[in-house]
Amino acid sequence: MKTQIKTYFNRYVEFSDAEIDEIFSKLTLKIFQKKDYILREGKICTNRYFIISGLVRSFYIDNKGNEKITQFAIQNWWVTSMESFIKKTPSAISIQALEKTEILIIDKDELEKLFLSIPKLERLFRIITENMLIATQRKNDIYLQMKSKSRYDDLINHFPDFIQRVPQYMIASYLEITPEYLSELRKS
Amino acid sequence: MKTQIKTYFNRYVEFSDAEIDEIFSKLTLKIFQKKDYILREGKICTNRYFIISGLVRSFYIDNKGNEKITQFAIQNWWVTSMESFIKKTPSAISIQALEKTEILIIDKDELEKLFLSIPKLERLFRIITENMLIATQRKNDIYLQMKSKSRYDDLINHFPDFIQRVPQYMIASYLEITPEYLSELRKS
DNA sequence: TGTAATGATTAAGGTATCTTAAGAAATGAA
DNA sequence: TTCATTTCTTAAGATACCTTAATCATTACA
Repeated sequence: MKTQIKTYFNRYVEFSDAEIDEIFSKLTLKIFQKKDYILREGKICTNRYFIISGLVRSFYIDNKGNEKITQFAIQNWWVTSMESFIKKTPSAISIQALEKTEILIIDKDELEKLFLSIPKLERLFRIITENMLIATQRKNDIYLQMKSKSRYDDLINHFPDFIQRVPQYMIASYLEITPEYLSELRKS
Repeated sequence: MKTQIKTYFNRYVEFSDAEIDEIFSKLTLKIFQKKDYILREGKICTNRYFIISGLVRSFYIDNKGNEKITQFAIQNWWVTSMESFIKKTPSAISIQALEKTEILIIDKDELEKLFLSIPKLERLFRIITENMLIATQRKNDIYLQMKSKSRYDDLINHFPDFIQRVPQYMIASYLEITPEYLSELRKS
């Protein structure tokens, strides 16, 4: 698991073993079972979560009471409620495990201390955030541009295993369509 | 103008005058007239642009040949083609001045050198990127959740002056609807 | 000042997607 | 294995938004 972190970190910035050790000592491993909540709406999110294995979703409840999934995340992805984490406001989203999921947790204060002692870590997080921004922008563009059918095709091309691991109605929620309509689309 | 930069930078991280001077010496001021392109689609974007005054838009051409506006930006906002800047790939978007616009330009290589000599600057950019991510996520959520009418109302509440400074059809493009339909909405 | 170019509105008909409701299929618990 | 719960499908009617095309209003420029 330390290897997994190290490999992942060194993909972007080179860290020494000592630095990895220091960072690793601040991380807490926690195992969530299927349906467990990693973060609940309304709570202030003071952590970043790094997924070692498993699958989680982020979602919020819209004004009609429907769950809207904004993100799925698997191994080697970071999740958090960014707005809550940065602004210390109650989170609009919940994060929930869809399978048994191993997660490394880093606390905001610890992270900021580490940024001061290991500036390269701040660089890593700058880069990670840039990549998240690019991904978010791309999702935006794709979703605004494409019709639902193309979005679905796009999803099964890029993440074929999601279709296996996630119920249809969650896929529909992520694609921003109703399960009924997705069912319709799948026929054609 | 240096004051403007300093005030803006110090909003997030405290810099000494000497640091501001060093950063400022790497910035290039350029004035763009209305309709001038700051960045053209297809070019690799090697800069970040900080708007001192004026108004710009980012947009791309969709597969039907229509311009899709992804962002408006005014004073104290950063713009770039993030994907192109990070990955050194041809930019999918163009950036164009909608009014006479003063812009401070920073080159990618210079910026990375500055990150090494002034780690606090890297912190500033981490924070800026986090804020951009939050804004982008919020735009996503709002746009996926709200009907067009609410999006329009939301826009005129948050940025009433845009309506004055930007033609209707660009507002429509930003809201992801046709100008005809926006016209319809405005009646009610 | 007049004319061309640009931007905004209106209206008719079409399509994508939603809502509701019911039934079918799959999954999980006892 | 059976029953209850969860998930998926089908279909009819409703609505948001688009397309096209014509007209009207405004701005820019010769």
